[in-house]
Amino acid sequence: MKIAFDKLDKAFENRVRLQIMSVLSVNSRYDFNSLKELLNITDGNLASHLKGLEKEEYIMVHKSFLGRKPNTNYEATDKGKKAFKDHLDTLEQLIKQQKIN
Amino acid sequence: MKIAFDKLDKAFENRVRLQIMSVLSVNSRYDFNSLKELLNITDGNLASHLKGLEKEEYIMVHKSFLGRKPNTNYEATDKGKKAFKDHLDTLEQLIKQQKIN
DNA sequence: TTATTTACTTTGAAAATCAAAGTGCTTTTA
DNA sequence: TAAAAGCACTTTGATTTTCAAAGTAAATAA
Repeated sequence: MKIAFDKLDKAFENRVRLQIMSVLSVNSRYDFNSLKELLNITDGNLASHLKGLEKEEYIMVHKSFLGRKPNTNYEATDKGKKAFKDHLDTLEQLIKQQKIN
Repeated sequence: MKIAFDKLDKAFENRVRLQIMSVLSVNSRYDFNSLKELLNITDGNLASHLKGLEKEEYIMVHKSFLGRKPNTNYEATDKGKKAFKDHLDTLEQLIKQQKIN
């Protein structure tokens, strides 16, 4: 059996983006600062990875106020959830294949 | 439950190196040209990824002759097999975690 | 009014990735 | 026997990716 490596999504190759998608598929929403603390990266770096996922339409942004403070939340889109699932399914096949041998 | 993303091995982040390790954990040995055809990449590109894995001591090289032609074979080391397994185990945990939610 | 917070954008450097060309050696073909 | 081709690279250089740091704007808190 051959594994379709070409089904692996380049957008999820990077560790940070993999983490973001994991968080956003377990939590329906997650805000910028919590994400930044969780991943322990600079805000600029986080912002650019978020932007990358947004460009692919894998996540979307919700801007609101918590009391008087601005609060930006991120949410995985259906497209993003599907793409992430497909990616993990491919990885799962790969893992299974390895276990047989 | 928290997933240890930091256990993901950077050496296996790249698609080509992931494929190489997959092939070398199913096949005890695989030669340069077959690998090149399988992955459908240029020889220079393959060589540099192989070198990267060799530098980590994840694979080793066997040079021999098939008849009169030189033939270079690659084999995963124990260290490489372990590292690859650990990497896949971490990915598996991530996948499981996603399925619960 | 000065400092701080939030959520960025911009900049630039470093690292990663890749194709293409070059290399040295051998073997096959004309 | 000269030329072409195969093998397994190395080198080069361009492009892309990744990241930290600095800059920004708008608002709030001290």
